[in-house]
Amino acid sequence: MQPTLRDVADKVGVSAATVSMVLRGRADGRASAETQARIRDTARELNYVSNGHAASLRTKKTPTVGFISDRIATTPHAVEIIRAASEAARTFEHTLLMVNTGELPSTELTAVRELRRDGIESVIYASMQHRRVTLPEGLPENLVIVDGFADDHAVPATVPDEAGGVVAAVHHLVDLGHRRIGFLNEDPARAIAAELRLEGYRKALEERGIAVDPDLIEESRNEPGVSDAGVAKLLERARPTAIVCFNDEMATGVYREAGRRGLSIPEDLSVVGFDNLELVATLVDPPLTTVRLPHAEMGEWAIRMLLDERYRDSATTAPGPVLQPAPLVIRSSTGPPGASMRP
Amino acid sequence: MQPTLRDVADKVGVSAATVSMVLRGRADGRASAETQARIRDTARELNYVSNGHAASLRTKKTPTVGFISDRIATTPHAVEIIRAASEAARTFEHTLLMVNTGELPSTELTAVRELRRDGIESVIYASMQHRRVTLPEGLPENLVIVDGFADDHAVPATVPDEAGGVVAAVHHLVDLGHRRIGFLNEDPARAIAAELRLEGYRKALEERGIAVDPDLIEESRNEPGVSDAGVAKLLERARPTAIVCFNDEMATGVYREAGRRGLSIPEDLSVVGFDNLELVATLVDPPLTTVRLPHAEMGEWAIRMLLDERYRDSATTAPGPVLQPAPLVIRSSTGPPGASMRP
DNA sequence: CTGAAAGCGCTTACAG
DNA sequence: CTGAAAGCGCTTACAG
Repeated sequence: MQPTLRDVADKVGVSAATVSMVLRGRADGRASAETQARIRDTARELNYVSNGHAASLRTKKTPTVGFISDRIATTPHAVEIIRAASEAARTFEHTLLMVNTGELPSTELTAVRELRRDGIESVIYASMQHRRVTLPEGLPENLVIVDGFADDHAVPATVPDEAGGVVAAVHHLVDLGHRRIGFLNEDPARAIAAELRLEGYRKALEERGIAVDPDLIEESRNEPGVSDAGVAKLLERARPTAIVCFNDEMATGVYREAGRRGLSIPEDLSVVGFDNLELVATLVDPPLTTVRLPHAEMGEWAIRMLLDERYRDSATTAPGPVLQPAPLVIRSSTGPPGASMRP
Repeated sequence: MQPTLRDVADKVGVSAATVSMVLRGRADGRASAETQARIRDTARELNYVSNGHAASLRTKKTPTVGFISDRIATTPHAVEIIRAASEAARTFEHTLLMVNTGELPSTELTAVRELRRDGIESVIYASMQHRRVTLPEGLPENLVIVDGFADDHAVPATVPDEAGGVVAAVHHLVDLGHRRIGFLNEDPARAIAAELRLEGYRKALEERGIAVDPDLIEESRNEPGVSDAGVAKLLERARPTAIVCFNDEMATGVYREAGRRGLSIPEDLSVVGFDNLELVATLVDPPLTTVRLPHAEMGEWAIRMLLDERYRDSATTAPGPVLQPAPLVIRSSTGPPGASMRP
């Protein structure tokens, strides 16, 4: 049997009230320093742990944050969100209760019921992909969206700065001397990120005074292991010296096509990915320069918004989701253009 | 304010006891079918959800399984364990409380306290890698280890059938006609799996009546993006027609080295990986034949052992961890030997 | 300053 | 068959 507050109180010879206050550090006037020490010692000695259910029942609070995700928790990409969020939660002495919905409305309902059953009042709704999110009914007030945003923008949300990531990539290439920089995109109809990243591409070129050549923008089907018409077209028609890709998988497609044509990377062609999937980016040859998605930053932001009042209050009131910087990770797939032609 | 049992009882005009029994399906003799229906309707109407803390406090049970992991939850490889475990848990109307310890003894202690605080009586201890595990003190009796085993084998545990996976791979290659099959291993001192997989390699060859040639066994440093002496040596000295690798990353190293030497896969060299990292295995060209780690199966096994008494009782009492089959996933990196020499 | 008491919302053994 | 009562282990407002 687990020892209870009473057990500690009896052993020390004080009331349960006193033990409770002392152990929770709210013993303002209560108990001499000496008694306090004895209480703490006895608790340790008996290996006492407060019963969370009793405490929560009484206070109607629970130190846990709900983490609802469509599929995120089961998606390797975004595991960092979880890691960062649970670490941040620990800072506030909170715990993460994870519920996966698999995007099924029925499981969304059970998820909400589970949270209500446990009296959870703070919830992170995490999407596995930057997208417009339709929240299930019945979620608590203290709510935050990660890697997505609500239809009506009524819920605080954070997303990666997709455009900014591409801007960094393009500037990097321009600074290396590139002028003909291709952009290999996902179908913008299929991903909000595609639209935003393309915007970043345009903006970055304009900022550097380079005209946008439509021939340099191509879409890829992004199917692994399959030769890709988009890449071929881009390479043949527009003859870029560098290509920025919508994601790392596409970048491997470019590697493959470059190999077929006898182009070496980065001597004949610089390549930049997006996502920084470690497994892919460090495994390809040469290792891939790519934009890192700020998963950890988003997870930490979410917890602070939920649990740190001062942080929440000081948070920007600008409309729309908070942008988290997506930094460029420079590896070896980018270099000065035409390097192989030099001696 | 959330409605309570009393609210439902008052509205229907019965006692809280009756409502409780009816809602939990334990209304043996209690209440006519009609009253039962009215109770259920009213509960729905009021959007009543039972207070889990009150219930747990009273019954001293909680429908949640603790999931402690050294780092697993934050490791893309093994996310499947979690997905499968939480789905299986849902079947038993249980929820998963995940705690990451980061392998720090101090956080292991807090983890155990958290579980005790919540009155959790069933725990999965998940390792991120097949290994001998030292369990923290104070874990509950109903305990199970995934992808590892206890020092003294006193706790039920499950691990992948590492040897069996390699046996399947080697048999597949022999059946294709290969006789000179190389094995590129991790340092056995660094991973239990390495030892077991090597055993599988030897066993499979013997089963097919092929002598084990020590020249065909090599160790790789397994550093991504780096040319690898082990691979080169294996290729030069032993001239295998096929290579089985300790993992998928190493397989990409073989791809790279093969490319340098002008060997095509699978025509000149068949390659088999291990782990089935989808991202890697489907992205390389040609897509990689590899052995799948039974993460989902292990996660499900864990939950059934913990929550399904009949399953537990019928479980084998053989010593050592339960082996989960690691099936071969055949893609395009394996084929008959010498295919490129044929017309 | 400290203890006794009430009460959070359930479940269950028991009395009627 | 059903309701009233007790009690799970806390926390807190209150009386002394």
